[in-house]
Amino acid sequence: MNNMTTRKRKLAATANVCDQLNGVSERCVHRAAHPEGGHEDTRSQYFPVEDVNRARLRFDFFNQPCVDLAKAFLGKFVFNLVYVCEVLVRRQADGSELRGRVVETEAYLGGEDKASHSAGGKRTERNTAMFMKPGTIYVYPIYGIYLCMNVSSQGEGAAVLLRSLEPLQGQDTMRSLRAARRRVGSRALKDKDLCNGPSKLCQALDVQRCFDRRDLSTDAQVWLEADAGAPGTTELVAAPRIGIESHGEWATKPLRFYLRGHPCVSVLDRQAEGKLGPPGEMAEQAAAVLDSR
DNA sequence: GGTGCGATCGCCT
DNA sequence: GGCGATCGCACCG
Repeated sequence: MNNMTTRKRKLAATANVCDQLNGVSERCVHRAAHPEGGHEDTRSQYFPVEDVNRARLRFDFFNQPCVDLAKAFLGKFVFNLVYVCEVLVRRQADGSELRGRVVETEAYLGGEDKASHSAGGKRTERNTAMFMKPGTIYVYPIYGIYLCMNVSSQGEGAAVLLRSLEPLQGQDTMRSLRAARRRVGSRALKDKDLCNGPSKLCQALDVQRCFDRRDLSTDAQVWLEADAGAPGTTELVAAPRIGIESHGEWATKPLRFYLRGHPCVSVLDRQAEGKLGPPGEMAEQAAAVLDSR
């Protein structure tokens, strides 16, 4: 009886959460149905998600300082009751949608941040999107063959790199998209390996170079949603960013953030996690699921 | 599981 | 002309 009461309270609160985040939006109720009209529920196996409300995130969400936005992408509790995570959505030409929950980000502060493409306030044709309004997508090619996706934040030239997602919907399509670059006959990727890296997530969600400078808060093909009601963890690990070793003191600043214990994080930092003390219940549950696979 | 290496090309100096 | 906010694979233990 007490459980029912708690559940009802949670659902009631959920109905208001998305509006709270956006100041009202196109909230909608949905079923956790298979995107291709199929048969199985492909929602997360790590943090099972029940039917909840979703809302597209608008300018007000993106319009916050870079580090705050990098953390906000990883979700939070609202009213100390309902956990809200952020989900990247990609609508394909056939109308089907791919979804992945953000589990790892990096903050690139611009200006003083020597590891940022916009270090020193340097503005070029490539990095123009970093200087555009918060919520603007910055897609750039790296190593000649890959792409990375960022989202501009508050602050001159500041942006957040999306590093890893937990696949929630359209995993089979993601596998196909990822297979294009892999050797024929190689083993199928596990779900947790579909989006565990900045260029992997671009491949898996078919994020293209032409998405550069688009507005996440209005674009028809790619957007961000708040997904309210998902069980989650607030244990964030803050660690040095990846792949910027040559940038002196900025290489060591803890500007990478990820959900502790989440199996889809690209690179674990045991040292940073050690400083947090023993993991909490949610982080341990996730780690246990991973170990069992 | 961890490590080392080659691929490959746009961007900036 | 040099380098990079990466990835996949071979190899080793």
